[in-house]
Amino acid sequence: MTFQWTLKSFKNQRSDIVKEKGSQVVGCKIILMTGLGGRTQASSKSGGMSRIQEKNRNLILDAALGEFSKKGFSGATVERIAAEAGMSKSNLLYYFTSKEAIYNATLAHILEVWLAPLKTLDPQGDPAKELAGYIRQKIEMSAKFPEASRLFANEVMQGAPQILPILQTDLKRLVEEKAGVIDDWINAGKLRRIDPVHLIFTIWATTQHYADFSVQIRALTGRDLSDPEFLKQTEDSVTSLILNGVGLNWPLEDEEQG
Amino acid sequence: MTFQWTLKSFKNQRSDIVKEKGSQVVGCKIILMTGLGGRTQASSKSGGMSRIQEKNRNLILDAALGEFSKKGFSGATVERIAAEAGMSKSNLLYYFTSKEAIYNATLAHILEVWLAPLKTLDPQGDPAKELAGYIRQKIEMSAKFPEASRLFANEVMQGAPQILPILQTDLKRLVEEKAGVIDDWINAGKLRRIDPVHLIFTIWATTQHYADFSVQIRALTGRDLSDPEFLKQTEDSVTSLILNGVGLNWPLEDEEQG
DNA sequence: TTGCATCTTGACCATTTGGTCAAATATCTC
DNA sequence: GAGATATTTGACCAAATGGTCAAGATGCAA
Repeated sequence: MTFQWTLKSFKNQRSDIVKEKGSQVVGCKIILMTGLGGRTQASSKSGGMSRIQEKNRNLILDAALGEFSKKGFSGATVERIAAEAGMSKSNLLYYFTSKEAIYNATLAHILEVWLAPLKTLDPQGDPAKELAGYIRQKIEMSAKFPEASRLFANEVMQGAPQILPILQTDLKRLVEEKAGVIDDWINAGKLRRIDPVHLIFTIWATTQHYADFSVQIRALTGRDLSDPEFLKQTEDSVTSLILNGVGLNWPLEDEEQG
Repeated sequence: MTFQWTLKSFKNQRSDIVKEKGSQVVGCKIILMTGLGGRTQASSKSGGMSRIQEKNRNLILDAALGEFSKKGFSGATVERIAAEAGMSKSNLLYYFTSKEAIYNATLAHILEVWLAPLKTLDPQGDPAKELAGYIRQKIEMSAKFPEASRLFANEVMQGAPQILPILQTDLKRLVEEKAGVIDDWINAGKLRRIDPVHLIFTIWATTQHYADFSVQIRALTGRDLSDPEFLKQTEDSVTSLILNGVGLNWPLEDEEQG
């Protein structure tokens, strides 16, 4: 249940991540296939890619994530990405046909992992535990992958030029499904009546805020999620606020149910 | 208590806005003066500016807000801003010495209004009413000035290159002051013990989310804050979630206290 | 109307930057 | 090790873009 992936090992690990609690794997795969053109074949297993190709593509994607998340699409330059990846611009363009192609590949690279936590929300589970777990996962994501969060935020704020179709289809389906789960909990009297979609938005907003606005948070508090203590504090505050907000007790009284 | 300003009349009205509940006017002015270079003299009253200068500067600032919020600083072009403002690029550069100068002026133009709501949080008031009012104001802002929200978000996400000093000084002071107010409420037993700074962050995050991610929200729900019904729904959901989250009753039982 | 200051613009420039290409250079296969 | 294939790079190009400038147009005060 701990998050140990590093960005370097993103690619190798993410299939495992998705398989955990294997329920929505299909939807997840679909997401990757839809729209974004990068890595037509050999999308997950690096099959058909030479050792050197595999290595360089990963170097590029890592560098690109840093650059795009820091500067946005327009502000990023392929030259800098190439430098960061330790190769010439020409060479980078040997692996990706254009700046936009790098960008799309980077987005695709992330999207899957980024949306994974919501999929783990279990209709059978205890609402308080499930929601608390989801919130914790999302904050953990913001802590470990703030660049991914900012890249995603940037893309959406610019009007989601690349991923709009995915939002409208796959993500929409997923949100509707999980909103249904929450609604069932509500109808079962397990939590206060509240619009589940807004609840999901609130969880997204609060958790991602700490990554996207980390500079502001550091300016105001002197700390950010990279500080373990601040991370815990944030987890507690957000979780207690939201759980109490939906009428659930928090912290959980330790497992007293027989 | 309703928000009727349009962007066109931004400049003329904001002094009034700030004066309402006049407590923090000084801090507010300071904010404008700090750092951002735009409009050295004649900052509020358009004194010393010709009729034509006043008109054109406003045209430019309006156009710039649209362009910068849509494309980010790097993605924006002075040519497009000029076109949108109905003048030639050369002419625009007669009014602002550089792209960066336009950007800073636009930020300054907004910042004051953007931070105003927090200043109205009244230590003497009823906590539930005060917090609900603050949340409502923030959502209203997101509804009326989504571009301003996105501009601000963009700036902060890029590392706040222009406004970092302001965040570290003026905004920090303001947040500390208002966190103190909330803490007093907590110590008076009026609301559940929770970190007030995280509470403020949560309110910012949730309310601004609806502006910054409006494309995603439209993709998922088919609506956004420009729809009055959705606006009301959002206000209710967010307010009830947060107020219940801090242990306050919502909706307010109508004024039963003697 | 005249003369001055303000305003406006097109032509122009320098830089940045995404992308191409042909010529090396390394790697792999036999 | 020869030859084919894959990788790497510097030189180069065209377009986009921020900014300058001199000259012309407009507004305004007397």
